[in-house]
Amino acid sequence: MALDRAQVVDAAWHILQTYGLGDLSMRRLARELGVQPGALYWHVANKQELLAVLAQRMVGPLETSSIRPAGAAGDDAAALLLVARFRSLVLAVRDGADVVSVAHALDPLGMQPVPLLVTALTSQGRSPENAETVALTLTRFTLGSVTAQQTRESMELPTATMREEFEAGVRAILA
Amino acid sequence: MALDRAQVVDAAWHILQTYGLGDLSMRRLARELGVQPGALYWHVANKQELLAVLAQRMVGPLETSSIRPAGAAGDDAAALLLVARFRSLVLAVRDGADVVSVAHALDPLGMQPVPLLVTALTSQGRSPENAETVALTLTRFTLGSVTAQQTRESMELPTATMREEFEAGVRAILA
DNA sequence: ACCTGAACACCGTTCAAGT
DNA sequence: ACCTGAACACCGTTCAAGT
Repeated sequence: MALDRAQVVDAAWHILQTYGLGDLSMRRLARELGVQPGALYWHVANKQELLAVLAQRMVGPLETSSIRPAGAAGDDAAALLLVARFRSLVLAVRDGADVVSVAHALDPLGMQPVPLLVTALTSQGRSPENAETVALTLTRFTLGSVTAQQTRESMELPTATMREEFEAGVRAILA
Repeated sequence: MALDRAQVVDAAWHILQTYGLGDLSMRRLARELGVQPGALYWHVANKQELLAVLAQRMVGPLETSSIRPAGAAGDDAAALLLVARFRSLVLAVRDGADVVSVAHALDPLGMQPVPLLVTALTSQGRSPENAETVALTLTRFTLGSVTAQQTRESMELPTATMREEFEAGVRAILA
């Protein structure tokens, strides 16, 4: 019953969701799994690789259940829905924006929600160039917004207006 | 010739610019100043306060030299210039976006460039509500973009397209 | 008023050696 | 193949005691 990679990732996921990035250390993770810190390095290359896997897990749900809203041509409802779901998924994990921001930076056009947004926007009649611009803009704005919100949450400051500010921003970008 | 707060901040500023946030530790800072780590806590409350001061220093130049471009009414040239200068200032300091993002989260409407943008946008005929939305959207998009770029720079990955992506995003938001 | 010395409770990563 | 033990080079913060 030796440790395997899935157990390491699952335990890391649990710590991240429950206690946040500040508590997700390799030493804490090892303690939780009942092994020495060095043992983890048999299963993952380093902490950065582990965080990349967690980022993938956060945005994974976007790829399934792509309920295409039957909107009129020229209607950006699909993109609007995608970016709202992306925000929800990242917001639901403590310090999620920090983790996903690194993954996005490493692979801007490959990491979700960018490719799904590009597809949604081109099928609505936008040029590939414009779709890519808007997809990157929406993604980076969303990460900037959620970073701000989660920073405030970690300090127990109010965030009541931030959802509306996000939605108004998305409308401005898609306008 | 006792140490004072200005010397602490200046030394921190130097380390941040030269080596980045990963090297800006209280212990490293103390070593550079030739004191014990505990001595710093006479001059600053904690590391977070120090980073807030550094964020202010980064965006400080925005407030002077507000060369108002004599554009036609309805022209967003002033906002465009402001956000471009904001990006340059943050981009010029290693990990600048991480530091400024926290300061923005703590005081979204008070931290620059937001108040300057609101002024520029309202004087161009936008409503206060719309000006605030656009100012926050531009600021959070810029922080998201620079975070991505500086993450790539720290890993020595190419960033050739990122300036154009930023400018296209700004145009989409102001459109 | 300002700083040292020393401690407390931690980090990520490596690697010889064990099983 | 997988893990331990032990080390290396670090963290932020506190606080009695010194000057």
